[in-house]
Amino acid sequence: MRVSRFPLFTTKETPADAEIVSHQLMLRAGMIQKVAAGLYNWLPLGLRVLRNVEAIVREEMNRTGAMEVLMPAVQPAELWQESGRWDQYGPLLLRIRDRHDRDFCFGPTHEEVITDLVRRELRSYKQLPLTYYQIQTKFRDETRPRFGVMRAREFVMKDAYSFHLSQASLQETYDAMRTAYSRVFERLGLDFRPVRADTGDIGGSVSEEFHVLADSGEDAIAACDGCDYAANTELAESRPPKPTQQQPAEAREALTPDIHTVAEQAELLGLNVDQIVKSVVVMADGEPAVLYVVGDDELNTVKAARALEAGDIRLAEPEEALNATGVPRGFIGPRGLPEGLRQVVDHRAAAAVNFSSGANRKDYHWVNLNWDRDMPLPPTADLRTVKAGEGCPNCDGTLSITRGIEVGHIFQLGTKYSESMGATVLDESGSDALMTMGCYGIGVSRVVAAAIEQNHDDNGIIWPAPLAPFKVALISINIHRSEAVAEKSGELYQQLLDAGLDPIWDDREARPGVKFADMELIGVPHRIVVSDRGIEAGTLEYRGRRDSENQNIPMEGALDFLRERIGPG
RNA sequence: CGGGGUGUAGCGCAGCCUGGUAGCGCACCUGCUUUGGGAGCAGGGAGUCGGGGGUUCGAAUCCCUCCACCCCGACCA
Repeated sequence: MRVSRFPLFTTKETPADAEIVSHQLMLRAGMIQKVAAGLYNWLPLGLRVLRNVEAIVREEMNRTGAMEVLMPAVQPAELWQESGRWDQYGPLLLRIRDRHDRDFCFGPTHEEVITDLVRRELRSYKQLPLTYYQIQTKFRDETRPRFGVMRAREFVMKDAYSFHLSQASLQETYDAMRTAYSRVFERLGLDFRPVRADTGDIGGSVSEEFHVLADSGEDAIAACDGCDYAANTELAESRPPKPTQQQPAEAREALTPDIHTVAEQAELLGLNVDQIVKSVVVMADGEPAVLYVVGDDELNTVKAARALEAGDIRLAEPEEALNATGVPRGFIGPRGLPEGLRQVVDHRAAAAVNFSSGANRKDYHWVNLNWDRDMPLPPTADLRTVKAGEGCPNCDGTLSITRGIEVGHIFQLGTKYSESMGATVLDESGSDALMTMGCYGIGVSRVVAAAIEQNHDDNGIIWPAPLAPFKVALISINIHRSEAVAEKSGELYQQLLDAGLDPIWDDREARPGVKFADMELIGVPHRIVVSDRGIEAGTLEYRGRRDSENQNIPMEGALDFLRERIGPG
C-alpha cells in the first residue's frame, strides 16, 4: 500500500475524552472514529488489524473442527421469552420493535438463536458432538461504555456453541476450546492467563476467563506464584488462616458513641480490625439480609449473591438498613438482631473468637462475642474478597493480585437452554435426550485494544507481528527531489509486494520526521529507509519498531534480511 | 440510576464572570524558501457558538428547557 493512496488520519494531539492509552493511540493512529457513545467506525487501518485477529481466531476454531455459521444480529423476542431471559436480562438488552409492533432485540449473545437452530436441524445422537461458531457484531447497552472499543456497546465477538449427549463429551470439547484459546492468544503474541470465573448472566457451572494482563484492566485476578491457580477475584478463594487459640472471654457491652467506621471502632476499643465482625445489610432481590465479614475484609457481592441465591444484590441504603433492623447503621450486630432476617456469616467471621460487633442499639458495641455461646451461628459461606499475599487454596504458594482485560470466556452451560427451549435428539435407545451445551466467546474488537495496552511506547503502538496492519514500512527520504530514491524505492516496494511482506510505502512528499513519526505511531514492526546517501553506499537502513538504533544493511540481500525477520505469515 | 463537568472551525482550546456581533494553536488550501526526527514566512478557506424558548435596542455571554458527550460513584458498612 502506498501512503499517498491510503487514508492515513494520524494526529499529534490526543483527543480529550480518551482515558486509556489504547483508546488514545487508536484515535491518534486513525484506526477508529467515534460515532456515538460506545459506537465506532473502523477505518481502513483499524479494520486491517481487526481482520488479522479474526483470521487467527477463525483458523484456530476451524482447527478444532468447529463449523462457521452466521446468525442474525436482530433476534425475535419469542426466543428470549422461551429461555426466560427476556425478563431476566434487564436494560443491557436493547429491545426494538418492528413496524408490526413485534418485539425484537439486538443480540448481546446468541444462545437462544443457536439452540433454536440446532433443535430444528438435529435429530440423532449420531450427529453429536457438534460445534458452531460465528464472528459477528453484538450489542450490549452498557450503562457506561468507556475506553473506546475496550468497553463499547457494539462490538465484534466470536461466539461458539457446542452440543453433546454427555458431560464427558462436553468436557472434551471444552478442553479442546481451552487449548484453542491458548493457541489464539499465543499466536497473537499476548501475555495472557486463563482464570476461573463466575458464570454471570449466561448461566451454567464450569467457566474460565482468558485475561490479557494489563494495569488498565477492569478485572482483578488472584494468581498463585506456586501453581497454576488463578481466579477472578469475583470468586477467588484463599487458604484459611490458622485458628486462634484464644480462650473465650466474658462478653460485655461498650459505649461507642459516634462510631461509624471499623477503624474508629478498633481504635476506641483497643482492638485489631480483624477482631471486629462487621455487619453489612444488603438488598437481595429486594429483600434485606445481614451478612457478616471480618473488619478488614471486603464483602464480595458476587459471592454474596450466590450465597443468598439472589439474582440482583446491592448494599442497602441507610434507611433500608434501619427499616430492616431497627438499628442505625454502624451499630448492627448478630446478637439481639430482630427475628426473621436472613443472615449469612463469612467463614473467617465464623471462626472469629472474642470479637466485637454492633449491639443493635445506638452508640453501643459488644466486645468478646463468641458464636454459639452468645448467639446461634447462622449459615456460613465464603463472602469475602481475597487479598494479595494470602495463601493459595491449592498449594503452599502465595496469591498476588493483578489486573486483566477479559478477552475470552468459556462456559459449560449444561442443559439450561436445551431444557427451556426443548432441544433434544434421539439417543441410542430411541428416546428423547436433552443436549448438553457449552459456549465459548472471544471479544475480537476488545483484543485489538488489549494488544495495544500491552504493546506501546511513547511513540505509539508496537504491534505484535500477527496483528500489524502492515508488516514493513518503506520510507523514502526526499523522494520528490531524488530520481535515484524514487526509482530504488519503487523497485523495492514491488519486490516487497511480490514477496508477500505486506509493505506500506511512505511515498509522500513529506519531511522525514513526519514519516518516521507516523509509521511509529501506527506501529509497523519493521522499517527500512531508502535515501541518497544509502544508495551511494549501496545500503538501506533497517530498524525494528522496538530497536533504538538503525542498522545499515546491504541493498543486495535486503529482501532475505527482511524475510528472515518477518517470518512466514 | 446518583453526583460532577463539558458542548465555540476537522482536532485541542480561549472568549462567558462584567452582553456590543468570534479568536488562538494544530490540521487544510496557495506561493516562496527549507529538506534525515512532526519546518519557516506570506496569503487563504472554513464556525446554525449543541437545539429550542425567553430577557434585551443588542445574547457565545444572562434566564428557562431539552439534547449530546465525558468523568466519578453505585465494594471501606
